[in-house]
Amino acid sequence: MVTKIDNQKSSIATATEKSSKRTTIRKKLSMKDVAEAAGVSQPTVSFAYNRPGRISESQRRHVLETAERIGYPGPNALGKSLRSGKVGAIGLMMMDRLSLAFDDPSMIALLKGIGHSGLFEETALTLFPLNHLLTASGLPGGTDSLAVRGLADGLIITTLPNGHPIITQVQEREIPFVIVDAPKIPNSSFVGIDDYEAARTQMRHLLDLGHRRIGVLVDRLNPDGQTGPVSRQRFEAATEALMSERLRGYVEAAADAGISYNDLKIYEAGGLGTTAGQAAAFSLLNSEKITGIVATSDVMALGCLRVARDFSLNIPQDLSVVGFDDIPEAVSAGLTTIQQPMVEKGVIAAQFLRQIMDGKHPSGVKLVKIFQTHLILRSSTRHI
Amino acid sequence: MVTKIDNQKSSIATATEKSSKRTTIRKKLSMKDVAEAAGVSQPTVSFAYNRPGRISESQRRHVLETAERIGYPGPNALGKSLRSGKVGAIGLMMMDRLSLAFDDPSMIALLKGIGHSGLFEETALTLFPLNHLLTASGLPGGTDSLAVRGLADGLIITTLPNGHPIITQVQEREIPFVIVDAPKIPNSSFVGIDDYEAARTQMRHLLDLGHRRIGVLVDRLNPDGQTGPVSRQRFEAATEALMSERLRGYVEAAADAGISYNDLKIYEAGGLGTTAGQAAAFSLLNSEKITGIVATSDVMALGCLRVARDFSLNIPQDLSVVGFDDIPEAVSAGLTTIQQPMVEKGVIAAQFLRQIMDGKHPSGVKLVKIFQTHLILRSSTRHI
DNA sequence: CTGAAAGCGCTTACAG
DNA sequence: CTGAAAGCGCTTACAG
Repeated sequence: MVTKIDNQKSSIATATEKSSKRTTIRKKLSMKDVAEAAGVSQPTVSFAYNRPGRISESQRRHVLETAERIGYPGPNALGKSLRSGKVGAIGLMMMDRLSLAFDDPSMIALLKGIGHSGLFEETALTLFPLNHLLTASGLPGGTDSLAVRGLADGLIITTLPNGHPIITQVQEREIPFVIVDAPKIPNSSFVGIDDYEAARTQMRHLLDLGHRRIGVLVDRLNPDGQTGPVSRQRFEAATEALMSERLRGYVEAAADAGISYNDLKIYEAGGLGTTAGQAAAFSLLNSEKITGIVATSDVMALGCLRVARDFSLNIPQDLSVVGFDDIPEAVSAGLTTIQQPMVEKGVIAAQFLRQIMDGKHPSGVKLVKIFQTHLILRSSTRHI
Repeated sequence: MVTKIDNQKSSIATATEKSSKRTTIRKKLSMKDVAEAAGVSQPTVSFAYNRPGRISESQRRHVLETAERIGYPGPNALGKSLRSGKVGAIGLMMMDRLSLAFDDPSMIALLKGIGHSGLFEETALTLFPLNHLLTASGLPGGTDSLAVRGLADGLIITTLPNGHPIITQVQEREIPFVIVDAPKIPNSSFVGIDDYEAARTQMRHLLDLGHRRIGVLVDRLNPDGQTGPVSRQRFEAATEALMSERLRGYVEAAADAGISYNDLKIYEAGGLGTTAGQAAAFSLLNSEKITGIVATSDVMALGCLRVARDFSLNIPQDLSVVGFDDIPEAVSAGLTTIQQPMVEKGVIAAQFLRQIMDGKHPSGVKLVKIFQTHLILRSSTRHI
């Protein structure tokens, strides 16, 4: 039987009778089966795998050969974990759905860093996306995560909103963890930057260039999907620590230059993607007369450059734009931006986690690393 | 106590006495503890979570409230899995170490696709890197993977070398799986392209433009780390199915034009990274008089463009280069290349896996999707 | 060095 | 609708 399932070269084919029969009969092998086949006790099989010194070398070889012969793939990780408390996997916990995680250059860079650390080469890495539904209490939900249910020996947690209940659960479970960027929790190991200061620098750059009518593009202040102009109330109630810190930097730097909150035109994109960024940039440019824009991410800033072209605005003659992150695309786009070491954050987070998991520090000691950031001048900003 | 751990703003700080004491005393909570606190049996607690209809609504609420009150985070995934056989996670199994996976644009695109499918939003996604050590038998090792030990309910397997023993183990364990790109295994669900035909097209393009002295840059034919010119013997013994298929396409297309194997200058980079690619391009350009290069990936091709600049070669006047993949950077680099739908591969792989895991197909039925590829003409190739 | 028992935290039959 | 028992596959004490 061959059934077309679409109009390209695609088909459903039936396997041979033989192979499907074979798989139906076989049962899942356990240490008990190996023990039986080798004529030893089940714990002896366990020792053959995990305690080479505990049994004689000949016995050990006999057991392992028997295991190979009958097709036993080695100790089941679940049984092992349940008893020993260790899984052999670490987790990365993030707010967004899986579908967005890999569109976010920061997330990719973080993953790269964890990989480059070389500390978890033998370890599986599990991605735990949290849903961002709001609970009745107004706080984000998503407490129902496998991450706190024994599926990871340690966690790297990144950009969760303030007050997310999962953090408490992780702490209660005593799962070793390191937070990257947000939220900032007292007495937790943490890797990040000074978002407030970096944002001040970003805003000050435009102010120093003489800009006074400035727009602000912010990714997201709260995972409720809201978009549009940001009221002072919404700003103050923001749960996304990272973005709210940056926004605070903009607002205070502007205030120092005599520009009030309402004079800043602050627009929230409601998401991290290019699409959301472009929509917000469109609203901003469409409704406000501005000469400069600061964005809380390069993705937003690059979306803004694209929209500016649609408005026939020349960059930087008609509009100056400053980004945040310095992702690879920022270079070719000539974007002036704040550089932060995203890959290195991953490396250090992995190192911290490794140290904590290895019990190198008393439980009360927390590791903290704050990276420096730099303003990178390119061609998207100029004197007004 | 505050100890500097480096010369930036980094420190180790001690948590409050109170919090460290609290955590030392508390024990890990299980259903037994909830049952005790709620005055019900342990299975009743289980039913409260998993079988809402099995107990009365008031009982259920009482149990869940008690659980929340004492800080129980919900059923432990390990105990649950051990009994039920389901984990709640799918796995992505790949050959390379974690450190390389996120440097590979194809891998990122595949992950994006899995995410974009929207089918595993509630599921954890575990990355299982396999080590690429060779065993005594000359076959790649890395059989000691958690992937076959119960840590994933289903697997997406990508670009493993032919004959990798883990595939047999996955089949023996009857873990649902879909293979992306390689290896091609009889009767397995598969998502890929026709690598042989795509490579023929790539080579034919240079031939049609009049090139006769052609170099070939191949990522890796065998995970043994070897680099340099590729003998016919090594070509024929290649275990990396993807690359060997492409190479076969080059060799046969060249033969059709009267160019022998030895007239082609074939260089193996030994890895997937930019560094390996640049080194191979350097050797190739340094030792051979050629007018055109085909590469088995855009990463190789882009590395080649960079090296060509160091040799003061103008592209395409002095050298034509054709890539493979059409990664985002290929666009800005003006690279002529073979386009393949990498994100879509991930989407379809996820769909296939979901269907297989849901038992929508009898076990003998395999799903297959072969995507079409296209030659994209840009500015890196021209008539000789 | 080896074996038999206990138990990790659950769910699934099996009785009531 | 509810409870008590069995067992998923292991490792870790505890005896010999």
